[in-house]
Amino acid sequence: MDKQGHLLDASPRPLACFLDNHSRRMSADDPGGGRGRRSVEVDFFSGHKTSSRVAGSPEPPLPPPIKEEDLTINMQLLTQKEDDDDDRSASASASGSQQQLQAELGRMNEENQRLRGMLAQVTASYQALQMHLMALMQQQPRKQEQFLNATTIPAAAEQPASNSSTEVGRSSSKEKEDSPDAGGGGPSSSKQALPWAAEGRQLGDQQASMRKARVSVRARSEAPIIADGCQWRKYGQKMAKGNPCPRAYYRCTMANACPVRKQVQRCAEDRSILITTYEGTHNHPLPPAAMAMASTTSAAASMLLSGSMPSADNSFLARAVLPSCSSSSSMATISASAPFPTVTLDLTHGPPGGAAARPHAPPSFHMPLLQAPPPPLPLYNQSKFSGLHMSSTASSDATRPPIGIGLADADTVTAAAAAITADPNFTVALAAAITSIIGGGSQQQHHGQAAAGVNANNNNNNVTSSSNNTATTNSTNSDTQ
DNA sequence: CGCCTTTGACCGGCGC
DNA sequence: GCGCCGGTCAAAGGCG
Repeated sequence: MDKQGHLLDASPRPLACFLDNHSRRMSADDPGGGRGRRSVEVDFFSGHKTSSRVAGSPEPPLPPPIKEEDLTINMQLLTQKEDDDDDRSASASASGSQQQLQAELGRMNEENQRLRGMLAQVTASYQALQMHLMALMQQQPRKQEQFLNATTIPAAAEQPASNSSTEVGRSSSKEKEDSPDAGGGGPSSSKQALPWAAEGRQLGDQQASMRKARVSVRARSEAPIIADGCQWRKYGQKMAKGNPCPRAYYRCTMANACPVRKQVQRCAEDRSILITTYEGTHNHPLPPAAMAMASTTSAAASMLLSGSMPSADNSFLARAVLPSCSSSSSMATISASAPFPTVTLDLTHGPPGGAAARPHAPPSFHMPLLQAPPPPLPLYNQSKFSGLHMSSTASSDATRPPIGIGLADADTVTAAAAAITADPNFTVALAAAITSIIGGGSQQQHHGQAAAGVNANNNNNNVTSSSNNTATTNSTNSDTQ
């Protein structure tokens, strides 16, 4: 509840919040640290420096935050430019041109005010629509929940966070399936904590398939791993059939019995694409940096399994992420042929060029979300804000006046929007926010709890990975990386 | 010393 | 029953 409120609260002023947060966090360059080796990884969310920065590749210069004054100045400059043209034609009458200038200025100011009003109206309409959407989306999971409650024993739906490990299996009917959560973990119990591998196929019913729901994130990245804010420990690596790249297995180590696993593998067709598959839900509070991905995965899986994602339109989630990309290829797809129901969030439809276009840039995602021209501002790789900060700092920025984007000319707005949406933190966090709203499932209980319990000072929750990444460590695999 | 990755072995499911 | 395959375990070694 709080989370939805957070997200909605933050939504009407995304530009203001992100620009503000970004400009703030770009200066807060946490040396990071913690023990462990330096790794090359994609920093998906964190507002802190990770070890992903390649040595010798300095951080791009920080773009100045866009301020309302700047935008206003641009308008005034434009006005003056137009007035210059008028001056040439009106050079005969100096006093008349002065009056004409002032009249023009007044007219532009009026238009300014009118645009402000339009912006306010659009914002209000946006809020109303979002509220309406949320209300509609909340009704559907409720119906689904009623159905599940009628057919199964409600297990984890109303339980505290420590028991909410089943990603979308809150309707789990078998108590033994909760053993991964309630169990003490460790090697002796690890065999029981394999809900997707060992037990799943035996169940054979719908709950089993729900339990095994996966969320796969495809992202274009040269980095070997996604820094999604959680701590992961690699426990295995296998050569998967049909893919020369090895598949690495990670488990969450932020809590003893956290059942969350993830698999990381490079795409066989395009090795610049990193495929990260998440399974399970964290049974512990998450740092803000981890909440975005956790919300994304759990909400996407919830959406998939609750049937709220229209089967006829697999790009629904993509449209939910950003309406501006509704015309692009689908970014959220459902894999029906997979052994487990899988939601794939495809973040690889980036602008042409990708990493090759910016060889100086550190490893980064290339987000496809905004089909906009390349931002004139430096790309915010390793940016210092994350979408989680959006939710965590939105309340503190609630009193800030919205930035005057309505005052800016179209190019300025486009540039600012492109620069913002070029940041993977923003886009993925936005996806998380929207999918959380739409999914609305039980996960929000402990996600929200994490949001309430942890603020933005997350400094040590990166993925820790060896510099020998999953692709290079396998001696049998010589053609990765 | 503790935590991590590596990597071969092991286990269970599935298809033939 | 056998082999394949995906997933996991756990011993060994590395690193700070």
